[in-house]
Amino acid sequence: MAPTGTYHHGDLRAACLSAARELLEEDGSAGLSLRAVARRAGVSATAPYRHYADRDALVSAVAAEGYRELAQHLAAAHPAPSTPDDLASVAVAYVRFALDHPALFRVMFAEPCDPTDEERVAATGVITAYVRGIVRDTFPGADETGPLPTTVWALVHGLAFLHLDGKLDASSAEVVAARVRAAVHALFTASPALSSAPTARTAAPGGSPHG
Amino acid sequence: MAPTGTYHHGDLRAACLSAARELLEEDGSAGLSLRAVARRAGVSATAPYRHYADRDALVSAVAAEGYRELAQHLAAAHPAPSTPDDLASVAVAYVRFALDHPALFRVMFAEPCDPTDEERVAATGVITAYVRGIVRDTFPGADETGPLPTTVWALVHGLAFLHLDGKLDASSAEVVAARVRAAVHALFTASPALSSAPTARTAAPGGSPHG
DNA sequence: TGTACATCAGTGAACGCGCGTTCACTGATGTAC
DNA sequence: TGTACATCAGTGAACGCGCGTTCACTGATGTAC
Repeated sequence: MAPTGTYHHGDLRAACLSAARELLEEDGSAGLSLRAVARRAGVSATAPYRHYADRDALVSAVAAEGYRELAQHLAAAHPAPSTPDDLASVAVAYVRFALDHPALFRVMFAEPCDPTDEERVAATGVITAYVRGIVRDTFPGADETGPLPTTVWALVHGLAFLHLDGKLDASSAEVVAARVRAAVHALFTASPALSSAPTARTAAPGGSPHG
Repeated sequence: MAPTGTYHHGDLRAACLSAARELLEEDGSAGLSLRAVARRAGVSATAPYRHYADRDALVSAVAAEGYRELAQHLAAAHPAPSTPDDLASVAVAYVRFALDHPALFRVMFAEPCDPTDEERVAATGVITAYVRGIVRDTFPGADETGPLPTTVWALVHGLAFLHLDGKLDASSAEVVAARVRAAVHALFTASPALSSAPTARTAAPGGSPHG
């Protein structure tokens, strides 16, 4: 996590990883080149090849790290979610992670990854299982194999990307959080007969898209 | 739409656009360079500059075209949706569009675009208004400014991207459609007390993620 | 403790590549009389 | 109808760039005796 000192003759593998993370936050996905990583790590252009087979391997390692951090971030939002409110908190954490690490989030989700990269596949699986677990705990009676886990994940994931890509206004963290909470609650209260949502009517709607 | 004949001394602007579209479908976003477009259009590398100020202008034009086509595609799925089933059909069309034009879809949504590009901003606005309109017609009594339109859009958008990025199995169009329908219906039937969703229990759940 | 040697992380020059963009140009199209 | 000219779409050479990757290398670290 820290871009700390042990460069040069320390742990170049980790140094590359944090250099990559920095470049990602600064220049977006476009800036993530092996040469730039090497430069940032203060090392010759070819040194990273000692630790990563090629550019893809580095990118996969970054993505895997991102998945691990996302999982931690979600867990930190609520250790054992069991109500719609808890679930909404986790959803807010998910969207916030995306907005706080936009380029990383894109790397994690852009493109089906090489399915032979075990580390990355495993990291994705953790997220899937985690979401399923939350939904199970939040709906003790629900069919765990039913559409609900997918629905919840898709909703939250969609909110993340719409904010990330400027289709929903993300300039205020509070407004974003309120919108996410409202959407999650809407998931449990929507009905054709209803003329307004009974709970958590805190959020503003759409908001300044600019495609 | 057609990569048809009038190249060379015809309408190079349009020729560039369809060349770009072809490259996108073949090589993904990575293949979308001005030089490649020129090559594909059978024209010198600098000819496109007669019609596009720079690479970004071309990309924006492609994205705007994509938005227009998406809007048409949705309208074709159902002219005047007014029930959850209708809405589900439109949702399926949305996800299908993404899966049929993956690179185009990514170009449309990747990155907040230059807000000064009027064509693109307008095209995005059309989608937003369209979604809001559908939700209004589907829930005549609902608060049109409430969280529901955003919730629906985010759910569908999330489903599109999770399939696109290989987090949900997209190898069968039927399974995808069933999953999307189930998710949309879940939106209207989910409840903590429920032990199974009463309608449209057609779909399989998650499905082989590979991050 | 001291020497001989193997290991292996990092070097630096070099490769070929495609890119965006500039510039002065050419040659066809179309208008004015 | 025919000539003179302006317009402007497309040319092609050239620029400088950063990229991924290869290769033979050097020089420090660590082990065996």
